[in-house]
Amino acid sequence: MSAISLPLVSEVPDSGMGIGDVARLTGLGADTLRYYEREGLMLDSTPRDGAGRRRYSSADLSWIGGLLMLRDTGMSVADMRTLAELSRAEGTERERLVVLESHRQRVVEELARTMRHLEALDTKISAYREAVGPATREVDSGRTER
Amino acid sequence: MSAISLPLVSEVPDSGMGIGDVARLTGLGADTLRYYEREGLMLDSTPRDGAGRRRYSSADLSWIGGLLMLRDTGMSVADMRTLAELSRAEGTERERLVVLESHRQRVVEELARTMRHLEALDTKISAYREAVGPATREVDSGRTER
DNA sequence: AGTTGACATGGAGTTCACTTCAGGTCGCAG
DNA sequence: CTGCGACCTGAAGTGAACTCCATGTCAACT
Repeated sequence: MSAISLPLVSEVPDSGMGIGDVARLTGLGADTLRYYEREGLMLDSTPRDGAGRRRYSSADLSWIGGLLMLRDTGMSVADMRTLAELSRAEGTERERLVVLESHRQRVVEELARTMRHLEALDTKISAYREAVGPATREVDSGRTER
Repeated sequence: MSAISLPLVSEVPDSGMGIGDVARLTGLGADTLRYYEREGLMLDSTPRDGAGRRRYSSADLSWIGGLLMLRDTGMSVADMRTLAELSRAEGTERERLVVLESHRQRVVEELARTMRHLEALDTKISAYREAVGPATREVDSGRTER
């Protein structure tokens, strides 16, 4: 649900943006953003303004974009934390690469499996169409939207 | 994890098979099978032998195969229950078809989204390979501290 | 000055899909 | 007959990832 292409961090003011704006932009919910920070998923504790409120920079935004990409490909919070920890330490590029590559491997496998299952699903659907279709000869655009 | 092609229900004896065997065959765990039954995911309460133990028929096996296909494409237990309920009632073929088709729709979208994210992941990996690769010419034996 | 709305914190609560547990029943090998 | 292992039930527990709540602080309007 929710396509997260992160509209290219359109102009984050130098003062940064508030958590509400980031929530709206990422679709993440302010609670979730705070939760992610608590869980050590951010590169560093988000800087605060005078009143103690978080101010996200465009760098934060693109990091979050990366998190979303990882999450939506099924990476666990624990693994994202690992990656964040590595990214906080210098000279860990190789390790990060290992994490990303093994994640990629899992994603590809998952993708393949889902596609196989989709075929099975299609077969089942065809069977139903066969059984029911004779009267259903109208719907077929692939859009079962309302 | 776990490819579930259900080795074509190879010869289920007329007496049916025990829950342990089904577990081994489906990779599902006896507890999960009982849980699914409790949740109303089976077509009917699995018949029991004299001692009250479940005996799965080959029909049960293939139904379970269907459940696995649905589950692995991300269908919730609640939706699988809905489908089971419909399948228990006669003349609901059209409704079942609707459920399956809208599920298919979601699967296809999810698939597309994951593929987009995979590309982003690949881009990120390439960047890391670029940054790290030049030195990656040999197997990194020791720990790269600092 | 007062009200409003966004944001803060620590902690509790929720949802989902299982998984484990405690205690009991059978069928069969020895 | 005695174990042993497989199975049974109802209920409680688990882990992941949020999500909500009570209470409190500020900044900015009107």
